[in-house]
Amino acid sequence: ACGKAGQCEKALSLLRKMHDAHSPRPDVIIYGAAISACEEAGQWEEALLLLGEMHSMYGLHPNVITYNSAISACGKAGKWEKALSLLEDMRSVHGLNPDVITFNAVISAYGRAKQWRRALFLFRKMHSVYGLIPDVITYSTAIDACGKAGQWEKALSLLGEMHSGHGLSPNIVTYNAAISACGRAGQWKNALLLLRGACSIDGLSPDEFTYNSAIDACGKEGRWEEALSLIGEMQSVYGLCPDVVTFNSAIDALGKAGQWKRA
RNA sequence: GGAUUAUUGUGCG
Repeated sequence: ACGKAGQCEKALSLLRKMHDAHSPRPDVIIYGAAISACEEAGQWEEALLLLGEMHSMYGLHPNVITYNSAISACGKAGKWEKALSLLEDMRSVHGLNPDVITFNAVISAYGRAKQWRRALFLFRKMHSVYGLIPDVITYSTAIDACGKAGQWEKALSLLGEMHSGHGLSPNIVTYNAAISACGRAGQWKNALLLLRGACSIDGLSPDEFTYNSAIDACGKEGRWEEALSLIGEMQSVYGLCPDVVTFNSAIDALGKAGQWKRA
């Protein structure tokens, strides 16, 4: 609870109180929760300390979930090398089998660090070497990793792969990542095609992220008329509320087009 | 029964 509320310090001080002799002994789940709390606060070093401490102080063995949390903590802090070495440790040191969530977390770590080649390599390897089937989160994460690195064509081909595969359909987050990938690369027309495709091909309802990403895609290219029209549409067709992000992108569009009065 | 993974803007750090 402390972690989700951004109160990493409170979580850690509760854990320290459990070191008292008359307190109940912390278990593997308590440590998992504490490591997650570090993750939200960017405290990857603390997360790694806890991973060691649970064994040295209490003889607790980290499990796959504990490792996944620690990997995610490192990934969110931009430490992809640490994330990768945890993936190796969990196998070689603890004999644990990484699961789909483990790989998703490492791919996400690569994405944040703009390591798209590594992200795609691991994406393939999790299937070919570990026999794990990528899920919709794996695809969304990999698409986002490509998008963050400017690789919009790679992102779109992953989305296409989902459609040609079997039993795995993109959800709105997958599309949002793809739209954002196009937007970052100046591909505003493709971003709009994806927005339409999400509805017409996959029957998905766009959310605020979808529209904000599409509006920003237009904004980056100065397409202010399209941007303003999308703001109207998100309200009238889907009942979505433009927020501060929406307006920032629209103002950006107007500014780039020299429309300072409208801005 | 309780802990883990994905998506949007600007600026600053």
